[in-house]
Amino acid sequence: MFESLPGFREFYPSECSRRNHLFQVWRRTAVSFGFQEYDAPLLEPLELYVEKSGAEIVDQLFNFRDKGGREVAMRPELTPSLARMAGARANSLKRPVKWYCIGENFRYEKPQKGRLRSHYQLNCDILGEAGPGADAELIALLVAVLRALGLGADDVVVRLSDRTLWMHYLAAMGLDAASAGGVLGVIDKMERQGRDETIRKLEPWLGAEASDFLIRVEALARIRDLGALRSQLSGHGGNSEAGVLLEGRLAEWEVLLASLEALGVADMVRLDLGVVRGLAYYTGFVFEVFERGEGETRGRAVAGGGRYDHLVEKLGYPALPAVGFGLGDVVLSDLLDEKGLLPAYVSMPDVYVVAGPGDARAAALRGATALREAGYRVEYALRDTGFGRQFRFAGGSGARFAVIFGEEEVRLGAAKIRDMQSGAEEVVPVGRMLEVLGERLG
RNA sequence: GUGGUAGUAGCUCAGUUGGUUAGAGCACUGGUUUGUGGUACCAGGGGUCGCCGGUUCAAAUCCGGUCUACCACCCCA
Repeated sequence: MFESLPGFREFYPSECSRRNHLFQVWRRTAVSFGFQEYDAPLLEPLELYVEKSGAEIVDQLFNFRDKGGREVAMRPELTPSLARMAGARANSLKRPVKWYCIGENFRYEKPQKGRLRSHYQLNCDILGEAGPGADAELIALLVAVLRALGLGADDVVVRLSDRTLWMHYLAAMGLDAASAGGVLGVIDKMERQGRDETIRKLEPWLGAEASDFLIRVEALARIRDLGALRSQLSGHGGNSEAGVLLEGRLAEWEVLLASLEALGVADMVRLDLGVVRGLAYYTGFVFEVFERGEGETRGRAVAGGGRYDHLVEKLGYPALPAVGFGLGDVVLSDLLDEKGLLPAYVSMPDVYVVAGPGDARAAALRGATALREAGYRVEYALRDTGFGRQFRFAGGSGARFAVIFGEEEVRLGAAKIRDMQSGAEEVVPVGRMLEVLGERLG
């Protein structure tokens, strides 16, 4: 006996149909925003991830050495591949580049709820536009996807933060860029660990001021509107360079929030500087989608994304500003399932063909073929068997109509169409079969 | 990676203080006179009781290990 590998899923038809439901909604929504589909390799050089994605991800790579001695990794995320692809043609792509991909990603970590070794992600990215209009468009798309799946403002929230603002703020407090990066890493984990622990981790950069600093950070993380943020920050920096930068950044926020409002997604988005995101390549606005529970967020992030304006350049290509998000199927499916939003799709035929014996069966198969060529989903019993049985199959198949080619009908050059719901039957010449079915189904 | 709980048919589970060929419901297959289904009735297939080892005359049952799943940490999209 064999089992599938830990953390890898098998998709029987019922699960596959649920997965495809997600994919269909993802694809349809992305296309409605004018995004174009692309795809990238599942296996990449290990190098692509080692230095570019941040050390965090590397420990959990599904990697090995191939037969040619190359160090390779199953892709843990799509962004580095995308950055390479877009970078390679950076000078010839019409901007903005709006691309999406639905693909499988892998990580080697202990499987648990919401976190498997293989999962599917919708990745959407806008490249070549540095202004907040791109961020707004991308967040609007993310919200549209969530809404299309039935999730509303009561169910989930997009927590919107800003690494640039944080960096300016930390600079205004006198931290250099390297220290600020380290401090951001601590802030990112602030929610998931105790205050004492957080203070201890801040001490290497802030020493005795760590505790006071944390109080200020916590105050910032609680802010939910731009006005409050502005007044909170106004005391910092003054006319210093950092203060001016902070002011400029707040202007960007104004544009972004106004755009989100006009795009009709503001009710799903909230300002929340408690989000920082772990990956090292993020630069500006960042966001994560969380399930809403009793006023607060809970569980694992459903989706996340943000700006990565320097990644393409770091990979050795022309500079190309970019913003993107990833939405995984595992946490999302769990959430939809909990809320009863996963339709139990079962693929049903439109027509079940019932065949009489002998010549009638041949006529029935010809009929089935004609129906299929007309675009109907058609099934019939694969072996010659009694009518009672065939009707049982027809009923079990969920078909809307049975089309009967019995000896009597075939002798008349006809077929009998039975509405499986009402039981109404009608004998029609074979030549009119498609026409009549079209009327009944239309 | 660390700890806790669990593992009997495709699914949900029974299985008496260890005692013959391990059960039920659902699902599946076939049938209830070969021209009418979704209900009903009858029958059937399917399990080396997660795996390996130990204790015992005897293990689904007790013990150890291992694998897997779930939960909590660690870590993190």
